[in-house]
Amino acid sequence: MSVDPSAAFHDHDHDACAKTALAQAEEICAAAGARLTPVRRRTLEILLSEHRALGAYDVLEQLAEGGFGKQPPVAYRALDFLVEHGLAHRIRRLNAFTACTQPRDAHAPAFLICSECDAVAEAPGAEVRAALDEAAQEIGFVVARASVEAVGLCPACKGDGA
Amino acid sequence: MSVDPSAAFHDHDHDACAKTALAQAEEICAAAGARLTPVRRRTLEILLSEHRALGAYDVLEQLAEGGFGKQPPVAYRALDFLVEHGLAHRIRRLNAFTACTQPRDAHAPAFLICSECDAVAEAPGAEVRAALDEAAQEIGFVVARASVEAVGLCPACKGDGA
DNA sequence: TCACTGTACGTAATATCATAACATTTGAGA
DNA sequence: TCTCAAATGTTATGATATTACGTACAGTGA
Repeated sequence: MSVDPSAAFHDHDHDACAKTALAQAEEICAAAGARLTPVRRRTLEILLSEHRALGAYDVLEQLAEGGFGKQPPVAYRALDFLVEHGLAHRIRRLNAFTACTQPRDAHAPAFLICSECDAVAEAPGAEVRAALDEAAQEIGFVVARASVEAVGLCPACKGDGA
Repeated sequence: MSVDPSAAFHDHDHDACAKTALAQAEEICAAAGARLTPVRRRTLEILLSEHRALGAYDVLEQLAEGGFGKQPPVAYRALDFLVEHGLAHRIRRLNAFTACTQPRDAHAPAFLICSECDAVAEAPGAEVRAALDEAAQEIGFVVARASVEAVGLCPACKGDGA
């Protein structure tokens, strides 16, 4: 299951894209013996509804509209669960979260954040990670987890992606 | 002027290391027509006093001890100034700031954060950045600014750096 | 010298993001 | 059914960051 990493930046059948991701999430949770409960599922749906990063409080608000709890921990717990299971990512630069567009692929994503339209895409980051590992190794540092986040212009916003 | 990027992770003449950085900062500001005022200078000294990232409120506290203002904007403004002029970096993963160990070199630093001792080193990130640019280019994204941050173990903490 | 101007600094108030602690509910298995 | 652990909910608070506004001060030109 390989997804076009630039989907976030151009028109696509987003309903299908979200539906696929949800179905994958079900499978992944089942395989891991984890429970994709209603709040968690709904949280993922909310994230999937846009290729943007949403703040925890944005998510919370939408959860509350759906009858779930109104307090921050409700959102943070669900988001933490999703991140833990690789179904979402935390974008530190934005203090926000985004659905993972290629769950199950063990991946080292590099996030590309468009400063114009706020879209966030997950680029394949294997090469980046390899370069990072090498740079670290040269000074004897062992990388456990890395976050690579770039701000710039997406194809559409820089004008040649239409 | 090339500095051992792993200095953060082992013993070195830290006084000299900080003094050099301050002297460079003076020059850089002079060249840019920017004013390294007392608060800004003191803020840089505070950051330079350790190879760790300090939170804005930590910095603020130390500034206040030195007779400067006690309100958050005092620290944030000075820190923003330093970041803008390449004299410090913001570590998003830690919501914190660290002095730049190689100002003036136009560099694309990759930050290595030791999860044991909290030291932060700036590894040369040119290769990493190149890999990122390439990955981005493949989907038509143009990177303006990137942050590469890794958490892991420094040589000393993983046991072979003593 | 003096008014003007822009930058920097100080403070109050508030917005935004995140977690600790504890009570209650739910669901799977003994 | 009973029990335990996981999940959910709430209150309260902590940590990080910004807006808005007033004051001081250095440099410039009349």
